[in-house]
Amino acid sequence: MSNIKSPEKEIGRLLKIIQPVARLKLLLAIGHSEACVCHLEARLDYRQAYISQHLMALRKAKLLTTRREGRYIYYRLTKPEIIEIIADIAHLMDISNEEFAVRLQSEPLPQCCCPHCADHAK
Amino acid sequence: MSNIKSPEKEIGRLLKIIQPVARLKLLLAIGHSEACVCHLEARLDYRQAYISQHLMALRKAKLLTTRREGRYIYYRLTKPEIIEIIADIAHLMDISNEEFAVRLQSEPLPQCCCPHCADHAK
DNA sequence: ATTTTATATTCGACATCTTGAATATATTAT
DNA sequence: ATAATATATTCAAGATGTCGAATATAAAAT
Repeated sequence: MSNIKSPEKEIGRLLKIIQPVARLKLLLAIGHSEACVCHLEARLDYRQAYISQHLMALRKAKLLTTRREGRYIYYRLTKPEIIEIIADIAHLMDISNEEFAVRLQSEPLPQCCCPHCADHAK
Repeated sequence: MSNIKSPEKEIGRLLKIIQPVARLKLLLAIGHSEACVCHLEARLDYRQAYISQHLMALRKAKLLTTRREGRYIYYRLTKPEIIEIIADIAHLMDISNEEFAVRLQSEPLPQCCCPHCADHAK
């Protein structure tokens, strides 16, 4: 019943999926590169299970794709344009570009164990 | 406690406010012009009280402003750029420009009683 | 003054979502 | 095989939000 999906319904679905603060942080932290769970853990200071849950929700909504490399699983945005959209919203809310940019930068983290971060550490 | 509002928190707040289908429809139906409740009622086929409720929520979030003219109250977007952002999201979801544009057009409606619509009726 | 028309508000039920806690799976190293 | 590490899943509690029904307010017309 009512499978007629209106544009508004689709848009609403997306907004609902990305709305929780933790998910916005995850999306921005992944940004235009890729990140493993432990990296996001180090970056955002959330518990691992918590991060995984949200990543799963975003993945189910086709917003994220995964790539396994050994025991690490790297997450990447399916549609990186979403970052620009979130940036536009931030702009609409008078959040400065600088303040927003901080959320995006994806430098290697000493606390993170993944090869990506290890490479840069040496 | 925790009044430190992170960008993500602010963005999340906005997304939550506009996410319900009815609110998205209202925002688009108002679009770049202004509209009274009865106009939105005629346009969207929702009950009056239902529309009012959502308009109040959007207004409380400073997304709408009102102007009274006689017994009619006209609603207008505080930040019209929000339409473009919603359009971008629609685009991201592969909703065609045409399909989206339909939601925006604000022609006078015969079922609507307001002066705006009456003017054009003659 | 009373009625009519346009819009707002209150209240509650129901559904849904987020989050925490505990635990499971899967890959690599020993 | 077993241990260790990285990630995923399940379950439930609590919070929150949407929507319907009924009703209230406010301006204009009579």
